[in-house]
Order: sequence, then structure tokens, then C-alpha cells
Amino acid sequence: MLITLKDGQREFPDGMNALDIAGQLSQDLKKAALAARVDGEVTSLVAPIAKDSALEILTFADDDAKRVLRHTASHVLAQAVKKLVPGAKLAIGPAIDNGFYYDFDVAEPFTPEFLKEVEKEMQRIVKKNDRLERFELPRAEAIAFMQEKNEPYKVELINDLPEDAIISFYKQGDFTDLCAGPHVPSTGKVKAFKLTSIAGAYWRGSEKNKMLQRIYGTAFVSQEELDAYLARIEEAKKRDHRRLGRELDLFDVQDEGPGFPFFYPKGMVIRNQLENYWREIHHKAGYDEIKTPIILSRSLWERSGHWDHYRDNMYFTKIDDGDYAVKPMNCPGGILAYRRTMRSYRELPTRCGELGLVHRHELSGALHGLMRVRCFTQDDAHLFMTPDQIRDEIKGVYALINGVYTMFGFPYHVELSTRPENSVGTDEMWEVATRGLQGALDDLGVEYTVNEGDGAFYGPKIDFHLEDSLGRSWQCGTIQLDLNMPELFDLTYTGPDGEKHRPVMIHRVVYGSVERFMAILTEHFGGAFPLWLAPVQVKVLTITDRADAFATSVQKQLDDAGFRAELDLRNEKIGFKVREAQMAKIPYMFVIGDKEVEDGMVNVRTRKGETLGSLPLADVLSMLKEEVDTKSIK
RNA sequence: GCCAAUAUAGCUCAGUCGGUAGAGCAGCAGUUUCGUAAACUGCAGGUCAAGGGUUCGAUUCCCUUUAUUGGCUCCA
Repeated sequence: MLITLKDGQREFPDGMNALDIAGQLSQDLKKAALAARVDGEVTSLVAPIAKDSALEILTFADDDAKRVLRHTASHVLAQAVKKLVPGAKLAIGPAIDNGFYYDFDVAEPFTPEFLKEVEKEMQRIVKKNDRLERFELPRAEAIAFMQEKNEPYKVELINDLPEDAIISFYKQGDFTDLCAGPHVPSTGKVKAFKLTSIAGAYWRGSEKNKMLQRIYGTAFVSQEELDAYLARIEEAKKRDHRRLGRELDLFDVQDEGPGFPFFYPKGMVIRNQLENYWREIHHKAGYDEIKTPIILSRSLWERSGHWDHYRDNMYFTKIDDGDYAVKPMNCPGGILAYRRTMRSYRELPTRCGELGLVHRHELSGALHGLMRVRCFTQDDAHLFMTPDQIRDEIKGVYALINGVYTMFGFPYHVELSTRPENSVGTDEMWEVATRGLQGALDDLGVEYTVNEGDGAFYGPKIDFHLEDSLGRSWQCGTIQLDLNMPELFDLTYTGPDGEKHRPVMIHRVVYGSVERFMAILTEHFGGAFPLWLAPVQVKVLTITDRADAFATSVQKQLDDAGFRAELDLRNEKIGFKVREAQMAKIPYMFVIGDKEVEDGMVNVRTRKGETLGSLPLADVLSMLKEEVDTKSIK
């Protein structure tokens, strides 16, 4: 058979497997090989290749090979747990980004000490280097096999496989698991691994099901790589916004208000800068700004559908004898603002923004720093338009969001979320709305994944996800197309024909929530905010008190020029003052000593440790102004 | 909300096999006037998360509650 390799074609005997082919190419490759990609499909190294094919030998550098190795590691984990707790029932154990997990149903929850034992047992299994052998069974036999092993979850999984599915198993030593594969050839390939945590997880992800015990771990081909990975995680934790928020005195959440964050003076500077920027770009994009009340009557929420579909997440209050709710979303307010007057088609589209403070009762276990809180400010806007304006408006919003994320240098991914179970409106409305969003994304040529059933209760949405320092993804921007609320509130505009028509509504946010966005921002920049956002932009440091007068006048000039500058006249050594400014991640330090006083210059140091030397203040000011005005993220 | 872990000074963490606690940093007070990431000395700082139980005695052991962390679920 003719095998096409990445650097040319070669003839090999029919039925030869990828591992042996690798061996003929180089012994090093054979040793490093974990899996193969045959005609684009990831397969086991030991699967015979029957015909002319394109072949890639995959080593750990390849993401698919990482998954194969980690999947095998999850089997090793399951084998070890079964050995130590024979009564444990196996659920599922896939590879995930950066690692793997396996779910078990056990009578007693796992403990951290137990993990140590499991790791030891896994070492033994890896050392034995058992081959992983694949075999298939017909459906009935597969079920009988797992029934006999007393693995009810596996039986359920097999029952749910499509009729024509090939049901395969992998056997290593005395352990066999239902698995589609592929795997590495033998357990010895799992050279370096670590079990990282224990967690509860619902069977099949539904809180209606039993909670199983999940063990998370990760695996690499060498101890060095594992150590490097663990060191990277430790490093990433230093960027955690909860930690930086406290260290840099920006914000925090206190026990007295779980999920209700505090913002301190330095944090407010960042927040206000973000809001100023937001107003600026929205003004340019043709938006007006409004503010609607935080508390509104119960009847409004009943009409909007929130009472039926969102009540569990809402806070309520009583005023005199009336029932009121604290708003969990801004849309009903935005709708009342639209509805206050007769609208003509000539006014459409209307774009009305609101930095709206909303409160939502999130589950206590879901709270996470500023990322998930119980009160937050959405940089919301509601657009009302005629149906034929939908695509252009969606594109306009997309451009706005893309522009902001790109300006900050944030990579993001896009998801399209469709109709959830608990929703309002007719099938037709949902169909039209979903097609509208999809059409706009396709027009723009945007890559996206579809998230079935994850839309808002009133409409489908396009979600923008950003990543935190540990690679966890958080939804920030969203564009939601809504045909339902206009119906529920009987919104109209007068068309050119003089008749009343129903407008279409778009709900959208750019930052998502100002709080979450600040968290992402903090982690992304590791607390070293770009100059335009930095709470303190310049710190003026004196070397001796002979420089006090000049330093004070420098600070005054900075202040007059609109910069946020602080003065450090303390009787401390310059090295100490620099260190403190450095740790506060202040972008620029102006060092002033006898020399500078004499020359009338400032000696500029950046937080990156560069010393720019003595410069005339006027020159430095125009340089900094340029950096602020362009919102440079250097 | 569910599973698990954790909670000691402003922060990071020791410690007590049950006899009411300690370090570094930060803070404060002195001394030091010094050239780009840590001067020196001293002082002060804690209901050991909260409530209950066991005990002669609980910060330590047990229970409950609260909060936090990592997941699950949910979501901006």
C-alpha cells in the first residue's frame, strides 16, 4: 500500500500498523509516538492500515495525541479505583482540555488521602505496561457483559447508543471499559500524571440525577512537562483577579455581602474609565443613554414573563401594599421607555443604552469573585427596528463588540444559543429570530459553535466568550434577538402605510457586565493596566528631601495636564520607593534627585524596568498623552 | 442548591497529641538624606469565622450555621 507521509510517499506492506511504520522511519519517532492520524481520523498506533492512506504519526505535541494519552490515563485511574474500591460503579471518564476525569458512584466520598493511594496504584499499573486491547461486541452481548460486571451506568450508556453503533471495549490487564477509543498502545506511555482534585458531579450533568464522585487529573509524557504545567498553573494563580483586586486595592467581596462586590477608589478609576470609553463609542455608534429604575412593580414582571420564567433568580420587596421586584434585567425598563410615546418608522432603528444595575439570586456555590456575582452592571442597550433592519443592526452590534475586544487584545469565541425548554413565544418567532442571528453571523463569516437550548427565555442569542487566567471561559458580550417582548408589551410603530406594525427588539451588551469585564481585564493584564486605565499613572519619587519642592511642582503639572499622579516624598531609599511603585504596577515612575532639580528634568522609569533617562517634562507629557489617547495596550 | 476541602493579626502562613497563640510583610514611632525591586531599632496588632455540645478546662475533639476555594448545575 502507498502511504503518504508529511514529507513524501512510501510503499509499506498491506496491514502494517502506524507504530511499525514509525519504527521504520526513526526509532525516536516510534518511541515518541502516541497515536496516528489516518486520512484525517485519529486512530490507535496499533490498528492495521489496510489501504493507501495519508498517515501522520502523532506525538505529544499534537493536541489530539494529548487527548488520546489522557483518555488512557483516565482508564488507568478507573482501573486503580476499581482495584482499591471494587464496589465502585463506573460512569464516564473522558479527556478534557489540560487533563482528564473519571466519574464513579461510590458509597463513601473520596478523600484527598485516598487520591494518594490511587496515584500509587496508578504507578503500579503504568509500570506493568499492559497493552490496551480493543474488541467489539454485539449490542446484546455488550449489555450482558456490563450487567455481569455490575456496571449499571455502562449498561445505560450502551442502551442509549444508536442502533447501528459499533460497541467497542478496551482491555488492559484485568480491567475492561466500554470505550470508543482510541488509546495509546500500552499503559506505560502514561509516564507522568497527577490527580488534581475531587468534585461532585451529577450523572449526565443533570441535577435531577444522582451526584457522583469525580476525580480530575492530568497527564504528560514526561515529569518535566508535568512539573512545568503545574508551575504554570501556580503562576496563573498570581493573576487571579480576586488576589490582584485585594493586592492592588481595587475591589473585593466581603463575607457580609456574598456576591455583592465592593469597589474601592483605585478600582473606581478603572470602572469610570471603562464607562467613559463605553459612552464615547456608543455615542459614535448612534446610541442614546437612559437610566431606568432598579425596583419596578410585580405586574410588569408578570407581563414580561420574568415572573414565570425567572422568578427563582429574583429578589422581591413590598412597598405600602404593593408587590415589587428588584430588576434582574433591564429590558422591561427599556421597553417602557420605548413605549412612552408614539413611534414612527422614521425613528427606527432606535438604540438606547443603559448602564443598568441588576440583581440576580445566583446559587451560593456558583459565586466567583467578580466573575459571577449577585448584583452587577450590564452595559445594556435595547434596539428597536423594523424587520428589514435586523441584519444591519446585528452586524453593527457585532462590529462594536469586536472592536472593543480587539482593542484590548482579547481573544474570544462565539456561540449561537438556541431556544431553551423554559421559554415564551411561538415556534415561528423562534425560528425567525434564530435564522436572523445565524444569517448575520454567516454574512460576517464568523466562526461559531451552536449551543442548543441555551438561549434566553425570550429569544436566541449570540454569545461572546472570553477566557480567564486559568483558561476558564466566561460569557461577556451577547446579542439577543427578541420578537416576544414587543408582542407581550404590544409595542408598535407607524409604518409608511399609516398602519401600526410590530418592531423587532435586540438586547445586547458589549462588556457583558462591567464587573466581569473588569475581572477579565485584571487577569489578562495581570494587574498591569494600560496607561489609560491605570488607577495611578505616574508616581513621582524623590531621592532626598532636597527634591521635594521640584517633585511637588512636577506632580502638580501632571495633575493639571489631566494625569493621575502620586507623590512619594517619604524618607525612604529610592530602591524601596521604586520597589513599591513597581509592585503597585504603576506604569511610569519619575525619579527626582539633585541632578534633576538642577537640570529641571525628570528621570523616567517604566514598570517594565526600562530607564528612559532624564527628559524634559513637556516631552514626557506629550508622550504619555499620546499613549493615553491611543489607548495603547503596550 | 449539590459534592468535597478550608476558615489563626490588614496580607501570607506557622502552631497547640485539649492547659486562652507566633513569624515575615504591611501599620505606627524614632534614627538614617540615601540614585532605580526591600536601611536599622522599637511598638502595637488576635473573642484562633459564629453558635452549641463533650470536658475541671476547647482555638484544638464533636454537631450546627456562615463564608470562602475547587468542581457540578446555572449564567452577564
